[in-house]
Formats: sequence, structure tokens, C-alpha cells
Amino acid sequence: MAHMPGRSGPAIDGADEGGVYRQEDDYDRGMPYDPSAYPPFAVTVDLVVLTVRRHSLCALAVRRGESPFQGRWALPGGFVRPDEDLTQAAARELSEETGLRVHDPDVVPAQDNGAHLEQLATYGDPKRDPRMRVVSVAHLALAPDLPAPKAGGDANSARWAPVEELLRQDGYGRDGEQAAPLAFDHAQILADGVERARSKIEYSSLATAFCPTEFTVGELRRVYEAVWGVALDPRNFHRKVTGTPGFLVPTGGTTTRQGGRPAQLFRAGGATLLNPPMLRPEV
Amino acid sequence: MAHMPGRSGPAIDGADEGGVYRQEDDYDRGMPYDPSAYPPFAVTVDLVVLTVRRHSLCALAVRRGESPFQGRWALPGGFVRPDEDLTQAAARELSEETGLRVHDPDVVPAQDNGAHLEQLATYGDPKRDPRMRVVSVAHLALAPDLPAPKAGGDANSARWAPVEELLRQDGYGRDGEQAAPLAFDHAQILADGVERARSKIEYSSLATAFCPTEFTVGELRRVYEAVWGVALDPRNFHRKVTGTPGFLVPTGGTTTRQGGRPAQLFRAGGATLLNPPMLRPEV
DNA sequence: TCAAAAGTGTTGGTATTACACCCATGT
DNA sequence: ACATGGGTGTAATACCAACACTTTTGA
Repeated sequence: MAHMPGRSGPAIDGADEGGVYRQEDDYDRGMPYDPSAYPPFAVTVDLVVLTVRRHSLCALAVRRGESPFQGRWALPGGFVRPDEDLTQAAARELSEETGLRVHDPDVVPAQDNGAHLEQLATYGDPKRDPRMRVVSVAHLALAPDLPAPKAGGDANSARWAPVEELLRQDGYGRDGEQAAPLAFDHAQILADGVERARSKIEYSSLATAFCPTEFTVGELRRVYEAVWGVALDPRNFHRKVTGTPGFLVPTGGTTTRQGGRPAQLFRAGGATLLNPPMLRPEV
Repeated sequence: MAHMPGRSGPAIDGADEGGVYRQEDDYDRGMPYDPSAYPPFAVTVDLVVLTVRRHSLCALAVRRGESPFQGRWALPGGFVRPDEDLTQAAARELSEETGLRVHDPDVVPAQDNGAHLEQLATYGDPKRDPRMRVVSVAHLALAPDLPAPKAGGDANSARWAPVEELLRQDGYGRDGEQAAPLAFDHAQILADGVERARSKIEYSSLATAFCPTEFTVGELRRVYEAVWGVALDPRNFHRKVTGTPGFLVPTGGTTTRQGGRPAQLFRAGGATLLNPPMLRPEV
């Protein structure tokens, strides 16, 4: 392995030969945009919508009706309109696909049942869409469990599927559903979204976005277990989340919907940071 | 505060009336792109290039020569070309502005002097550029200390400036340099990049990207202190970083370039995750 | 000899685990 | 009565902040 001294490598030397720190000469924001010099890009938003159903982490997938990737599953998404912000576009798509409203981030105690929505990453490989240059700004949405997509109308056009099923490159899903790879680069986007969710619930209160407005400590724990695919000690988990000031707010009510001894109901508190973080056990 | 029951809010009910999970009807990827229906977007990359100079966190700023924001400081950036990926475009811009090569992420022990480069976030407010719709994919680059921008040629066209000076909305910088707000939404982008860097060095080996290839424990500590703006205990810091397996690799050499007793030289090791994380003291 | 920076030892407080154990309900 | 899930107590352990102390150089 060739070793390069700290501050005087060829890159810097080369830069000193005239290329460093110069203003770029083939682009300046002051120039009017010339479409013939820079062909237009299409800009879309794609959504990774995650929820926890039946103890497993699921994502919303829609079936493509058109070529390319006709008949294959894909992430929901669509064009950004000329007058809307990227976040607005993502919220609109989310609402169109699921009926979910988006949480107002200014309303700190999450009183409503809205979903969490955040920008994930942007994907712009020139070949990611075979027809044209499409740059997609992917967003991550976390939602509480919702009723299954209606079978009427355009049946089989949308479903919640376990993420490991959508990311599996061969084999078949639960209902014999063909588990062909997702369309475009959506497998990569989904994988990135799942990883973001997995790491973010470690140190934030984001897991509560998977729960209904009022939930028990055990329900919150099952969210962590489903997202991480691990088992957590119920006793220590209880101590951890109830012992963090501002993380959970008791509503006063109790429920026995999970059976057993009545459990206290909580709402998400104002604290968005979990410090020290929840420890994710090795798998 | 109106409370909404968990799983039967109006949003869901409304969705059940026919709007939920339907395929979007005004957009389908199978349709050929119609520019008259969806006016083209320009896609750019903007760069937050950070380095540590004289014990303070600095960012690269370039002066705008054209309207709008003529004469104001801005982040370096430029159009994404039709045939290049977003990461390629960011790496090209970084090289053009600083002469820095980008680290090959596959070369795990960071032997070269390249910079760290990662996507930060995408900014697409319809009004962020007064002339046209521009979506900018911001990237974050971390570089070791570089020679100051050359004063020859297009003098005063680029400089390293402390981030708090660039983010200050009033007053003047060190040289009487006018500290007007950065052009466009670049203050927000810079703030987001700084926050990303501050939080990421907590739990990763990213701080080594600010150091030359070989560095001492004290030099690495001064990076943390500059980025976070705090003082760290030299003894505990030493134990922490040398005690994490694979984090630092001793090169065998020593140096006294900081004065005092000779210090061991290290290179960044293969470990990219620092677990448990470095604790960022309260400010 | 002194200042400066590197590096080691020690200690008390705190957090985390891995349990044993009890509580309140539905069947 | 008993299964089920909720919730508390406790001891062993690991970790970390704080600081005293030693080492090795340049001035």
C-alpha cells in the first residue's frame, strides 16, 4: 500500500497548478438555464411507508400497471408538482395512498394520529429509470397499523408486505405472491429506509409513531421487537422508557386489550431524544 | 386539544370512502414524460465542505459573481450533468473547488488523503431560486486542513470561514468581511451539514476525516473540541479512542510537532463505528 | 529547571443486565 | 385455579468522569 504524506499529496499539488478554488466556468447560477445545454430532469418523490402488523415490520407496496416493470411491486410515489415543496409532495402522496395525515412537527405532544414523515435520501443514477432521467427524493413515513387495503376497485393494486419478503430476491411470499425484486431501485430505497428506522428508534421516540395515540409499554416494546427482530426483556424495557423524563406521559387510563393485568396507557411525551439510547442487542 | 381516537379517525374513514390505496390517477411512471404537464426541474449539487483550521470549524464559501445574490457568499455547487450520478457530480464539484479526491469507501483503512463525502439532504422549495425551479442535492464533505485559497486570479472568490461567522445573520467577520447571510437557502444547508457532522462524530470514526493521514491522539481530540466547541479530558479521551479495538492503528512513529512528550502516530483503523459513542458534553 | 503535552492508575457514582418475584385480570 | 401479560426489587457487573500522578521532550 503506497503511503501518501499528510498534507502534500498530488491532489493538492495538482490543485496548486491552477485548478484549485477557481469558480466553475461551465456553470454559474447567474446564467439563465439553457435546456439544450442541460436537459431537464424529472423529479419525483418515492415513499417508504412502514408499519408494524402482526409482529413484523411491513411496507406499503403498489403494483405497477404499466411498463417498465409492469406487474411488479414498487414503492408508492409520484411527480413533484411545479408549485409544491418536496415535503408537501411526499405528504400529498402519503395521503393519496393511505389516507394518513402527516404529523405537524410543531405540535410537540403527538396528540393526533398522524404519521411521521421525513426525507430519507435522493436517488439519481442516470440509468435508474430506463426511459428518462428521473431524480427521486425518497421519504420515510412511519404509520400505526392500518386496515388492510380494500380488495374492491383496483384489487391487488396495493398491499402491506413484510419488508424481508419485499427485499427477498427470489422465492415467494406468504400467499404465493411472487416475490420478484421491486421495480427500479426501490429495493435499495426500501433497505435504506428500513435501516434508517432501525437506527433511529435507538435514540429517539420515533417508535411511538408506529403506535396508536394511546398505547401501553408492552405495545411499544413489541414495536421495537418487530422492527429490530429481537426479543427485549420486558422488565428492563419498562424501566427504561418510564424512567426517561418526558418520554412517555400517562393518560390515566388502563387497558386489558393485550390480556393479563391491566396496563397503563401512555401518550408520546415531548422528549424526542432518548438518552441514553435503547440498546439494540446483537442478533 | 382535540383528541382523536387511535384507529378510526376521519382520515381513515375518508380513505375508506374510496380514496385509500388507489393508484394515483394523475401520474404513472408508465406514461411518457410530458414536459408541458410537468415543467422541467434543474438539479444541482451543493457542497458543505468542512475542515478544522486554527481550532475552529470552517466551511468553504465562494463569492457569487452574478445576480441574484451577486457579491454574496454561497456554498460551492453546480449542475448535475446528464450522464453522471449525484455522487459523481458532488465528487467532481469537490475536486474542482478544492483539488481533493474523494475517499474510496471500499478502501477501508483510509490510506489516502481523500476527503469524506456523503449525501446530506435535498432542498426543493419552489421559491429557493428566484429564477426557476431548482432542486439541490446537498452533500457533506469533510477534509483535512488545506492551504488557504490562492489570492491570485479571481481573488476573494473563495475562502475558508468559521461556520459561526457564515451563519451569523448580522455583524462582520474577522477581516471586516461582510457577514451578510449566505445566498439562497445556503445558511440552512450549512447549518444542517454542521449538525450532521457534529452528531456523526459521536458514534463513528468520521472525525479522522478532518485529520491528515497520520495523526496523534491529541490532534484527534482537538478536532472533536473544535467541532463541538467544548473541552474534553485528554486522559479519558486517550483511553477511549485507544481502547476501542480497530479504531486507531499505531504506525510505530512518534512526533513532537505539538510540543511536549513525543506522541504516538496513528492511522484510522477499519472500525467505522464507535461503540459506545463518544459523549458530547452539554455546552 | 520549568512548561507542555502524553500517557497510566485509581476511585466513586451511575447505568445496565439478568434474574426472582409479586400484581391484576380473563377464562 | 391458572395462564397471561404488567410491573417492582435486587445483586453483580460494566462503564465513565474526575483527578492524582508519572513520562518525555523543548526552551
